[in-house]
Amino acid sequence: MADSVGRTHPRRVSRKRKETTERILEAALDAFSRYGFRGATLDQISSGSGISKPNLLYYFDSKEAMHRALLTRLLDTWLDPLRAMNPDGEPIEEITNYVRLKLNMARDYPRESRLFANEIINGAPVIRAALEGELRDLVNDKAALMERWVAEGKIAAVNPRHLIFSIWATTQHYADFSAQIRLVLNRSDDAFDEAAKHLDALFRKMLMPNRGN
Amino acid sequence: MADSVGRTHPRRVSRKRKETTERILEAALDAFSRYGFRGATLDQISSGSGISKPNLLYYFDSKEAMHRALLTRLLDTWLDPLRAMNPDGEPIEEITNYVRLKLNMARDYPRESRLFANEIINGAPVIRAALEGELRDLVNDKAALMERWVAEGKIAAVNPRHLIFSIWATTQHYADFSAQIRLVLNRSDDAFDEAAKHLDALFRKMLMPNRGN
DNA sequence: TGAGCATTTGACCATCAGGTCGGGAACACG
DNA sequence: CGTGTTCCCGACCTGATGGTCAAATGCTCA
Repeated sequence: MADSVGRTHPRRVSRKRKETTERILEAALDAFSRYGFRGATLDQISSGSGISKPNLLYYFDSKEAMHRALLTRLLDTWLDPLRAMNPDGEPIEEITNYVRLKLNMARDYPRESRLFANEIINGAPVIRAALEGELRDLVNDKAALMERWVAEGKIAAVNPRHLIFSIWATTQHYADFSAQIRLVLNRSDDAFDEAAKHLDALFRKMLMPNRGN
Repeated sequence: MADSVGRTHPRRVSRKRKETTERILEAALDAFSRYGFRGATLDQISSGSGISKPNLLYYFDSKEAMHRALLTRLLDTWLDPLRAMNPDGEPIEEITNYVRLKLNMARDYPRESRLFANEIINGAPVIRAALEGELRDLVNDKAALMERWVAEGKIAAVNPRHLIFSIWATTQHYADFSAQIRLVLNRSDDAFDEAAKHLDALFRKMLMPNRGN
């Protein structure tokens, strides 16, 4: 608001401040994704980041503020792969490519995935508005695109929204339910490679226009 | 342990005791599935069940004991649909039928689904042993069955374990992420009907043996 | 250098929440 | 009835936890 006088310092947020903020969010992500919002404690975040508890509250107004910061920042990058679906690309490749990107995110950012899952399971109290706005608009947009592809006979008749749900579900499952997957497979190594092959086949078959007729 | 003297009362667990226990577990399920283990409080469960807090602890040794009771009881019914997959049935129908049953469970028992999801996301601290035992055995059994079906040319070549993961993921998604789904679809009504159609097609196509060649 | 702002923390505080206690009501059963 | 057992609860205890505060320690820049 009143950063009108901005002479030398409000310009840049002092590299140090930024670094400390990141350190805090990193530890907070660790805690929240492991134990949920309520289960995580400031003490965990404090010792996880090496920053004293009062100092945590110097950078963020409250535990909730940290949580909110993480979630709002996350949603954006979370939707990037879907945004990247290209209307002018080859339909089946665009969609299976999206599956691959989402699976990679589950592999590379499991904590983020779990943070998100926790939020949704609990009814999305924090990011509800963003879901109703950004997310819905994006999904509507891509659903319309897929409907066009269906009409043009480029892909088989599918319900685009439920197809998107299925893609979210199957890919995020490998992050959110990794504990179960590890226990069932009795190893953690090549699960993602196998998953990639499996999911590619699953959605490719779904989309293949039925030649005969 | 020392119920050796069992003359008249330890025989049956006094209907009333059973009823009260159920009332408690019902309220506990509500609380745990909504807020997670840590997020739920005994006071919530108390007011939700109309049973005073000390009385709760008369029936269960601790909050954790309630949670454990819910989860262990749940796992069993949770696996029933998979157990019901019939080795002598028509393969594709058996599998798509399993999908349908799982989706129905997500629709009819969303709280249970979320309770389970919470447990797994948090690393399955309570039911880890059961997952390594019962669950793994059952999955191995059904995976072997599907491999047979593949070898016999009854279904297309699939990775059975990942197929099962996909079925779990897609069906439970409708319970665990219902908040998101409602927000995206902007209605809650016929989501399950559409989902049923969509998932039936998805897995049916995946399983259809490729005729040509 | 030193005035003034940013950063950091030890010591506290208040509330929440799981769990205990001791006694009383309800009920079985002779 | 009377007595023992089961059931129920108000009051209380205690540790955990989110958050405050005042005072110290840097840092920047004229």
